[in-house]
Amino acid sequence: MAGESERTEKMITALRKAGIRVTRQRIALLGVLADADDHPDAAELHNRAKRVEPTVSLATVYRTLSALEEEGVVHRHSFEGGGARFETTHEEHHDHILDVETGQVIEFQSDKIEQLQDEIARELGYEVVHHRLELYCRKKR
Amino acid sequence: MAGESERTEKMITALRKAGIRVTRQRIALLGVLADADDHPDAAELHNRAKRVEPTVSLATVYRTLSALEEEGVVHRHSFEGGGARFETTHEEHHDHILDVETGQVIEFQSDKIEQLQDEIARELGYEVVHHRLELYCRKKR
DNA sequence: AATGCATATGAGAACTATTCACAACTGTAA
DNA sequence: TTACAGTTGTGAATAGTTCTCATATGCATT
Repeated sequence: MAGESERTEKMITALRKAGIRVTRQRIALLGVLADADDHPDAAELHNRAKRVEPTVSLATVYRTLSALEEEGVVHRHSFEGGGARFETTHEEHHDHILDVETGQVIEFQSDKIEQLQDEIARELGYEVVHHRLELYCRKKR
Repeated sequence: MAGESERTEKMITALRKAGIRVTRQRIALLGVLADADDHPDAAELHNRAKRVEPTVSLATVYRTLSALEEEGVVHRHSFEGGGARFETTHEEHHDHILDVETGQVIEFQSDKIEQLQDEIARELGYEVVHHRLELYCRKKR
């Protein structure tokens, strides 16, 4: 229990509260997740975690990510092309712009769009459980 | 060349113009696509097409769908859970509501949301190439 | 510190959706 | 009718993810 970041501590607490055991492998993955400010996929998280704790297997990465997702600590995104990518849940909800040339991911947030979505659903007799909004973009020159 | 629907004829013309051969298997698939008003996946399209032309293979279904997609005749969607689902391109662009309980797909269209998307992208120095907007909803009671 | 046991682990098999390779077949233009 | 490039079905290959199972380990209880 040495120098875990505050963010990591928070995740550990979340796990313990959910009755999920805090193992070496999970601590490694949590640290890596807390440090990531991109949106890495499972293989990339596995690589990063192995540097901290060489015994983590890819299966454990997937298992832990699924558990964290269920606890609401992590979000899973399935952007076009390639596999799922992950990010730690942070305060405000947001959607994503994907640079189709570089693959870069940019976050944005629009209350107006969210409102319009709710309105549209309501008019059709539905309520929005969750949504997915991705803008595949090219840099303007 | 007997009773193909108008819609199917249109697709056949599109194929011929693109130099893509019009085979028995493709005619079967085109007919099935023209008739579908749901959003079937490749396996389902394969099943339906086999009733018309038993020799169609799943590989040909995928190959033809990709060709049609390239010609802009068909759209491919990757909704949450399960594989890609397809629909024939019709006049106006639209997005989708997915009933999380029944799996039903409902189409909707909002100029306002489209506009806001463009605005957001523009402010960040991007232009939208294409987007994906899906509302996962539950029926209100 | 030692114990007990439910949970987690790594390795590799299994699964799902999709694409590929290849030899045989077939539209289509001449 | 011919000729050949495009298309076919089959089965193997791929990619991403989940599962199985025997072993290992966190942690609540002593």
